[in-house]
Amino acid sequence: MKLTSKGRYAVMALVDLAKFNNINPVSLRDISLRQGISLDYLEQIFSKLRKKEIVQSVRGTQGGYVLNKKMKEIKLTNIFDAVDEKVKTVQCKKESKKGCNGKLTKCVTHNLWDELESHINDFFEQKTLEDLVKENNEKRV
Amino acid sequence: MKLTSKGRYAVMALVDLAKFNNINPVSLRDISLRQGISLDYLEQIFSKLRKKEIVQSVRGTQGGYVLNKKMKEIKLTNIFDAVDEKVKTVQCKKESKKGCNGKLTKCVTHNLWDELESHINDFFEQKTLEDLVKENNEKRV
DNA sequence: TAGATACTTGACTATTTTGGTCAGGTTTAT
DNA sequence: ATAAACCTGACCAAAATAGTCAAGTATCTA
Repeated sequence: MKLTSKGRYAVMALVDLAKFNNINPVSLRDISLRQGISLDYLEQIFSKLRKKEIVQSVRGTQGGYVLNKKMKEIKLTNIFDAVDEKVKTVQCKKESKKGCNGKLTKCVTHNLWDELESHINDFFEQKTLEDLVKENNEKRV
Repeated sequence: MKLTSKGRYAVMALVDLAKFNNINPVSLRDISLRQGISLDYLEQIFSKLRKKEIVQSVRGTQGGYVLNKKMKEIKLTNIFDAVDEKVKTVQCKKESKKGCNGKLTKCVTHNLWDELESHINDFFEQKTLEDLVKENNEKRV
């Protein structure tokens, strides 16, 4: 099981955006420089975040991105969901021929993964962008 | 983030083994047939389980594998650990040049992944093979 | 209105991981 | 002896990941 860096980048970028989200939109270029994430990759990520209405784009000079919701309302669930960072538990569907449709140990693991998935999702559901920004500020002050 | 099927296979195989672990060792061939997992792959998995002393092997005709501990003492943590199913949170070490060693948003995500990791590990730490076998029996009776 | 800035989109690709297979052993009960 | 079963390591195809590259479009400012 692993967490991909796309999810991490999305979180990093949004925390960065949240911190500089005062008056002007924040350009991806700035985020790219501050966070050391390639501009092209950021564009991909923000395109997805925009589609899920987590951020809003402002075009033109002095343009950039703005948060589209209150920090408190942006859950990690939303972020990960937006960038396709899913909690994929391996399913047994494909191999329905064997091992998982009536044999002795049918679906031993189904319950298990389901439980785990809820467990993880609970965590993501409870953390918001605000929490992260706060934690980050505390660390710095 | 995803859970690989190697971990799932390991769990399936061990539950199977636990259920048939009465008098004789259980051969991988039987497990393979019952669970629909390739014999070759099972051998790889059991080799690892043996190294971590979760199972014991019995060579020769009528040989096979036996649990090396009580079901109650085999935690999911142990199983996943044995087959290299790790909770890998993406680290920032490689890119220490940028984004993660003194800049403004340094390590925003470190705490986050650490927390998540503990959260998941708690879950794995609490589930034992006994729990799974019980659940499985209840379902069947 | 020119031109720079910054968003937008989609195709492409190298690397790594996964989920195995294959071949050739060694050990031991019968 | 011989067959069952463990044991080991090399190998490989497909998928996912982590990006890059190229060619736009929109809009602000001078």
